[in-house]
Amino acid sequence: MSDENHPTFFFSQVYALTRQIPAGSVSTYGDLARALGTRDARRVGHALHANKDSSTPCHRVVTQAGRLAPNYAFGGSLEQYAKLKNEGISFLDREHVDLSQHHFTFHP
DNA sequence: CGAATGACAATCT
DNA sequence: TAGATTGCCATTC
Repeated sequence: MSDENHPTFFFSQVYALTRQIPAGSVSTYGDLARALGTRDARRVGHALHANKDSSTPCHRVVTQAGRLAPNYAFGGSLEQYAKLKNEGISFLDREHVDLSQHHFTFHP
């Protein structure tokens, strides 16, 4: 009602949803964007990159193709790979997670 | 302050 | 099927 018009509000929602992804599952930029009522996955991506602090499990967010972020902010995609694997995520290769096993969505 | 770019994805042709 | 276009806007130059 008051802050929802503020641009950073959307930003905060991205972090909130990202934290709601259960361990052992991953989600995509597009799903988050659509969960917030928009198609602009770019904002979701920028939101996560803006979060230089490890406050958010941004490693659980990948592209629709299951590809890890090419410019992952903290430690690079190697960190993202390590964290995901630590949570039980299966990988097709070092840059692609197995969405067929772990694709979590906010839009049932 | 204006233009260009970007952790993307859906839709159209 | 693959390629090009559009949507959307925050951050950076």
